[in-house]
Amino acid sequence: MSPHSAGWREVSRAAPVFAALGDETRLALVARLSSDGPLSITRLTAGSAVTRQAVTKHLDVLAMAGLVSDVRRGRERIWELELEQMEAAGAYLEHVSKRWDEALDRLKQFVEE
Amino acid sequence: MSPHSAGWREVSRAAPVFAALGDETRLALVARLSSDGPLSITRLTAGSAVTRQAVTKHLDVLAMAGLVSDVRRGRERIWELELEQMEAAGAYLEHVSKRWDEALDRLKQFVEE
DNA sequence: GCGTTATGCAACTTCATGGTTGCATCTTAC
DNA sequence: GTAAGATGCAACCATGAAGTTGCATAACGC
Repeated sequence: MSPHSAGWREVSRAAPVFAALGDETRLALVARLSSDGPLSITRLTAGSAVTRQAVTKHLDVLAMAGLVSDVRRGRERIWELELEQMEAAGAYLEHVSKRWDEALDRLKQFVEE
Repeated sequence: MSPHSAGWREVSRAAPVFAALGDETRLALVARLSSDGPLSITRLTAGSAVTRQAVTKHLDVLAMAGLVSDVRRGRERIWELELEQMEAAGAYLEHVSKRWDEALDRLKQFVEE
């Protein structure tokens, strides 16, 4: 696809979301939140293999992609999932799959003619 | 999540797929294939911003993640999408979303009691 | 056979990412 | 008000990923 054709914007929006999910530590954080609900940085760190600082960085990356958001509660910072972007990513995958099927249909049609 | 709790294997399977999709160039290749059908490396390179070698590397990454596969046809190598992994990724996203909703329900229940 | 086209291989550069440690700051609980 | 707990900030290191260039090889077309 050329950088100027239709669909480019979709790609450049979806990529950062997938990139954010494409790290085991981050995906584990997402999994942890999804099963246990909103959690503080310290609680997320306990149960992760890495440092609190590393967890903080990963949460920042997820936040940049719009996958999580945080709320201050006293001295702690509570993180929770933000499903919008995840649903958008899922929709994108479905879209790609559907177009692929159509492309194969066109190809089959072409071969048969 | 601890590295030994349930769900860890899912995470370590899903992460590489998302990682493969988390690059604009690669996602553009996927988009191109999905709209135009199976294509050779040269054809994929025309319409991409980068070198043929770069495209080849990206296709290799996508192949490692099980997202594409190739077939030789004479002197060219034809690449096509492999939807299985993409559908698995979509299913994973749905799973996470569902568990998050349930976690919020439990939380609400807990607060009300 | 020979030029052209399509791809493969390898070395190399650059830069972002994941991770760490050390110290500062801010809340909260007594 | 003071100690302990939760987080913020910054410097630093190591590795891998993305991209390039240059050359080698293999398959067509005529």
